[in-house]
Amino acid sequence: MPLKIRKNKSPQPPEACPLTECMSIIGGAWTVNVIWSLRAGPRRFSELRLDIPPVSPKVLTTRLRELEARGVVRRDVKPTSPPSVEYELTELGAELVPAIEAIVDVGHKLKQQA
Amino acid sequence: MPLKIRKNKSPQPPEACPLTECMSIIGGAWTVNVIWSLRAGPRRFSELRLDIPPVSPKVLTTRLRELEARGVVRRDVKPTSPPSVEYELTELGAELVPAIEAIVDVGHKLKQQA
DNA sequence: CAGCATCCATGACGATACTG
DNA sequence: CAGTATCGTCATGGATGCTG
Repeated sequence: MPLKIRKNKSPQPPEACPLTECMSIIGGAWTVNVIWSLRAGPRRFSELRLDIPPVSPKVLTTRLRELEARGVVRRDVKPTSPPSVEYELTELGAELVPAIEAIVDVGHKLKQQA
Repeated sequence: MPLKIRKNKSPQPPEACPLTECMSIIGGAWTVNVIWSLRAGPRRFSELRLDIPPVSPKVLTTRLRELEARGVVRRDVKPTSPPSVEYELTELGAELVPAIEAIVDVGHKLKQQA
């Protein structure tokens, strides 16, 4: 099951809510899974698919494009045949990893005491 | 505009994906905004509505109930008239704040260099 | 004040098939 | 291999109105 942060469609302009806007970085389905898979180093498109079996190529592409546009991941096309594309976290993207880890950590604690 | 982490509706059982499951703590629309509003101390239902104008009472209730069930927030009913209910972060819930801050921080940096 | 009950609309996601 | 193209669906949230 994917995990996505849905954007609030309030009548107010989005700029009015920097918190929401920043959090939307990780808001797409499978986004955190992608970041998670990339935390140990570069991965290719098909490797990511293996890491996250339920994600469809369409959605994976969408997420990768978003993250690339945001500056979270870097896309590296090797001009080989067959084509090969590597994705890796940027420096800033890597900073998201500990934050996600922290949330997951709290999640585990919550489960244990629940 | 709300911000929600959408659950992956994969065919696999959710337990198969602890990452996704943990992240879903902050997955509801306006969830992070609620945690954010509570970070400085207890707030009442109507105060939260003022902090997050676009949220409807229905959704706010839903989020608070979820967070309460998860152990992230504590609900405190004062037996007064008119009724008054305070919400506050639990100790574990408070641990989410720095993690969210970290993500927001990265978000800002990404915007600046973009 | 602090909710709950309804109804409805939206759009993100899932599945499938095809291509340079 | 690494995507793109289509299409359908359903979960999730918005709006409104009512109540203890």
